[in-house]
Amino acid sequence: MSTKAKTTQEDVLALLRVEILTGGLQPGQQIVQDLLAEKFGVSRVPLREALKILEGEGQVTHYRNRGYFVAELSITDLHEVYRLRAILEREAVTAAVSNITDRDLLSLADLAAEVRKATTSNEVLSITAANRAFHFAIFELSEMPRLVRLLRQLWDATDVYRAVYFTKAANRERILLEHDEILDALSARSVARTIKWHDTHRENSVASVTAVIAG
Amino acid sequence: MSTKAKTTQEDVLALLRVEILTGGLQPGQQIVQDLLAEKFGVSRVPLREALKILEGEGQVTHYRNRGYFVAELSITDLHEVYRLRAILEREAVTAAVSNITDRDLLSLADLAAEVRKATTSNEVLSITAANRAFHFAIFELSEMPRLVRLLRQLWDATDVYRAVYFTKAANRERILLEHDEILDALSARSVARTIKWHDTHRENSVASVTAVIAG
DNA sequence: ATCTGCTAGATTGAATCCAATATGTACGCG
DNA sequence: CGCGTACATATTGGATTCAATCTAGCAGAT
Repeated sequence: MSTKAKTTQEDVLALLRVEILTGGLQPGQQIVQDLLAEKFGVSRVPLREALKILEGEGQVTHYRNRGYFVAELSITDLHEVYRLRAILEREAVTAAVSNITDRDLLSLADLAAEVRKATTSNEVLSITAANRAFHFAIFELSEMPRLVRLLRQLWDATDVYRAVYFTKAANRERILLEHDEILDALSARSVARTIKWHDTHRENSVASVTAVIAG
Repeated sequence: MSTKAKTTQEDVLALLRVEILTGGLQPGQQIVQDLLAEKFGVSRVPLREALKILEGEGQVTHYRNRGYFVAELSITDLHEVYRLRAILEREAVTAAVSNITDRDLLSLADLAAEVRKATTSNEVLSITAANRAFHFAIFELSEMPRLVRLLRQLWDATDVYRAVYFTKAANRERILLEHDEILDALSARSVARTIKWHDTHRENSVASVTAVIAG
C-alpha cells in the first residue's frame, strides 16, 4: 500500500487545511477544540499541536486562554503578502534559472500538463494543488530551502482567497498561457523574462483576490 | 505587579530559547522530552507545544516518532539566511525611512543608548537582546507586520551563533559606531545611506559568524 | 565473522482527566 | 434605569495515564 502510516496530528493538520480552504472554517471564526476534535474523531492534543503549526504559519491566531481563531486577511495584509512574494520570488527565480537543467525543464512541463488536466476537472482543490506544485518546483530549483519555506508561508496565507480565483473560467485559461510563457522563458534561461511573467502572473492574481476580499 | 500572568508554555518557550542560545542544548542534540520537562518542572504537554513553535521557526527539527532535535546550521544555510536578510531588510528599511518621525528618532536613540549600556555590562544575553530591540524598532517602522515576522524568524535562526559575535570586545565597539551611523542616516531620511550601513553591519556579522561555524 | 530476526527497554504520540481562566447572566445597589 | 459585581457555565490550558513506535542488544543461522 502506498499510504504511509502518518501520525494523527499530520492527518488533523491536513484536515484543518482543507477545512479552512473550503470555507468550512471561516475567517474570524473561533475554533472550538472540543467540537472539532470530536468531528475529526481524535482527542484535543494532536488538534492543538496542529493548530500550533498553523499559528506559526499565520493561518490562525491564538489568544491566551481564549483559543484559536481563523486568521483574517485585510486588504493591506494582502498587498503586503504579494509585495513580499514579489521580492522573494524574484530571488528564487533568478537562482533557479542559473541552476536549471534540461531534465528539470521536462519535469516542469509535466507539472504544467498536470495543471492543464486539473483545470478540466473543475475541482478547485486539485487545481490549486497542481498550480502550487508547478510553481514550487521552480522555486525549489533555487536550492535555497529557507527561501522556499518563506514562500510557502506566504502562499499559505492567501490560499483561502486564491481558491476563489480559480472558480472563474477565464482565470483558469489565463494561468495556462502564463505557465507556458514561464516555461518558455526558463528554457531560454532568460532571468528577465521569467521574472516578468511571474510578475504579471501575480498581478493578475492579486487583482482578483483583492476584489474577493473587498466584495 | 508588572509581571503579567503568562501561560506555562510561554515560560517554557522562553526557557528553551535561553537554553539553545547559551548552549545548554547544542545543535544536533536530541531533546528528550521527559528530562527537559522534569528539569523545567512542567509536564510534557506545554513543552511539546513550545517545541512546535520552535519547529515552525526552524530552531528545532522534528522526526516522526523520534522526537525533536536542535537544528544545525551549515555554512550554506548561514549564507542563505544572510542573503534573505539582506533582501528583506532593505525593503523594511526603505519603508521605515518613509514613515519615520522625529519622535521615532528619539526613541531609537534611547534604544541605541540601551545597547551601549548593555555592552559595558558584558552580559552577552542582554547585549543581544538590546541589539535586537534596536534593529527591530527600525523594522517595525516599516508598518509591514509580515515582513517583520519573517525577519524575526531569520534572526532567530542565527541567534545561537551571533551570540558569539558579541563576546569579542572589538565587535562590541564596532556595532556601537554602526548604530550611530544608522541613526544618522535615518535622521537624514537617506534610504541609500541607511541601507548601506545595514549592509556593512550584516557583512561584519556574517564574517564573524562564518568563522565560528567553520572553526 | 557477519548478517538477519527477535525481544526488551526507552521514548514519543495520543487519550483521558483535572485545574485555571474567561464569558455571559442575573442580581443588587446607586 | 444604568452600572457594577458575583456567580454559573463553557472553554481552554496542563498533568497524568495509556498505547504505539523506535532503538539497542543478543541469539542463531549462514
